[in-house]
Amino acid sequence: MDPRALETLRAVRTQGGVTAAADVLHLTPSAVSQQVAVLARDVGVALTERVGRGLRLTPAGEALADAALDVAVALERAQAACDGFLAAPRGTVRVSAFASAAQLFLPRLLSRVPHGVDVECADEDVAQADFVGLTDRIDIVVAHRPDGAGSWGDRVRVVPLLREPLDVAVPTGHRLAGQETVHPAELAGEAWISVREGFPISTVLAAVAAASGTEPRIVHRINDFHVASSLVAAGHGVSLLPRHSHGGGEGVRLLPLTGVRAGRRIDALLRPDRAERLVVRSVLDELCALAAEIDG
Amino acid sequence: MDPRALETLRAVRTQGGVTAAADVLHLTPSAVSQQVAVLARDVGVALTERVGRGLRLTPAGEALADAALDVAVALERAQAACDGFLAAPRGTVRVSAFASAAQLFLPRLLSRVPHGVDVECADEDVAQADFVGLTDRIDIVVAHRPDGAGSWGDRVRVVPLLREPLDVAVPTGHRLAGQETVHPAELAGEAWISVREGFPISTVLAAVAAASGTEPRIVHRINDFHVASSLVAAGHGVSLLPRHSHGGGEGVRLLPLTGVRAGRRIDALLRPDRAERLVVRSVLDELCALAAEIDG
DNA sequence: CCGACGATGTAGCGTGGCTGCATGGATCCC
DNA sequence: GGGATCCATGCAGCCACGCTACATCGTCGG
Repeated sequence: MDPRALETLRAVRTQGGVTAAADVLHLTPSAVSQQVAVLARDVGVALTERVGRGLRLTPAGEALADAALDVAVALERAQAACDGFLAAPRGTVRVSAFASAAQLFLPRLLSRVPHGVDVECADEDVAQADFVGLTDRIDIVVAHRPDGAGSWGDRVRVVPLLREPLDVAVPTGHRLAGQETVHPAELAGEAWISVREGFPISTVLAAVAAASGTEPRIVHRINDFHVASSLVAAGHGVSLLPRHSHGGGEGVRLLPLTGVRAGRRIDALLRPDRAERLVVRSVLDELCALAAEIDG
Repeated sequence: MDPRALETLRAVRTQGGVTAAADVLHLTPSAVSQQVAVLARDVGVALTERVGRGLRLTPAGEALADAALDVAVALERAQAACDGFLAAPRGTVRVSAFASAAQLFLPRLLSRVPHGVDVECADEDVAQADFVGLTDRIDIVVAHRPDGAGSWGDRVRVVPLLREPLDVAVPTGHRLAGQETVHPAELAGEAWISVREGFPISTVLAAVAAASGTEPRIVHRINDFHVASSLVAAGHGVSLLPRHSHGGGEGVRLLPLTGVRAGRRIDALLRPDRAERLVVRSVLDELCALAAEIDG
């Protein structure tokens, strides 16, 4: 019952395959396959079953993968118990954030981390369903989800950072630009600039449009808010942009929505075992404090 | 952070030394020493310190050993999670009991265990302080302690099996043999047959004697209740014997004590990680049921 | 002061796990 | 429908890690 093999099994589950698991574990697919084979032989139950050209975990495999998480947590706790006797937390922490949050958080986070702690940043913008998978490669994943969307599941630790309202961005010359707020009904017929399918904000737009009673007319799908903002400024449509992290832009006016609650939640996602590491905790604490500052 | 090394560290603590730990782990002292050395190098803190010609754990070592227990528990839970998908629990369980409990429990326990489960019995009669250490070698340790004695510590799981009154054993020709019960005051001046220093019942005798107001006159120290019973029968003294497991004897009469609560508790001691094993649980359940039968 | 005990280094061997490559299915797409 | 592709899995070979055996050093008892 090798913890490394258990970790490998978990990776196979979360990454959805041997090859993908091998990727995050920095191993060859062969090694991964052998590890789960040995594991299955040890416990005497099949842990995986072929499905198509891939595989999935059997119920026993699922149960073992769940238990593997507790093993990993216990091991990290053991490590932390010793690190507590050292002077200060040291080590490197990998942090990722989707583009706009990266701009909002990462520069200020980097200037806050104490000496001896290395923070490796990355901007990872993935579809909603893929944020959790990132936690295998990255210690702290800053992710976002629309208000009221389902949670991230019970296999990751979720630390809420911020709730950010989504405003309607219109060009300064727009017929609505003079208003202080805007109601969904006033937006019927507008040309919308949304994000790619599956990305967090797209469902919010659908909800806003539903409140206006009409199907939204989406003319562009742009993930980068800077680009979207520029397109809005140039009069190519209106868009939903986050109030704090829209990336700023000339020629654009943000109008808070009334009559409908539109916003996104920004959460930090961590694997429970990684969350036990003292270095990770220290960086996470800074991130939370930073979020509190921004919110306040 | 190898779980095997963590287990080794725990063994060094409970067994009180490298050599003793190597013994229960079936390793050479050199291997044990190397494992803790590597572990200490990994975490960057000294885990042990020399004291005399032996060693003891540093505070960090203690903390890590505590955490190691949780790791072991998590690993066994993982194993159990898979075993739950197998038909029935299989494997071998080592059970030990002190002599009189061995006679009381083991024969009936062996005839109760389900097929596929091997129970390896041993009669281990050790001093009170050494019962806990046995759990490193043996899955279920049946131990006893006097009423009101301190607990076994928080590093072992304790399952109470039975409370057994201790009666005064007198020869059938004794002046008190005709009575139904006996009071401590009536026992002043008697010659006592006790057990070796440090063994569970000796403190109870001290308590009984204290109730009679006199120092007990101990003329023999016999651990085996059969031998003690024979000596009583032959008129060489009186003794405190457990009501159910005294081993039977001709020419001896057991008188319940009044005015003082004299008894011993019989507990099953398990390492928390071993307690997670399904086979162990099944045997333990049988043992509890057996104890309930005897008690009732 | 010598003998015994207990922990710790060192050399050498064996085993276990990983890489690289080849194989066997299953799916996609033209 | 058939070739190309992707994915998991066997197999040989190599490397490294951990154990044993033996030697050494320090400490306690007689």
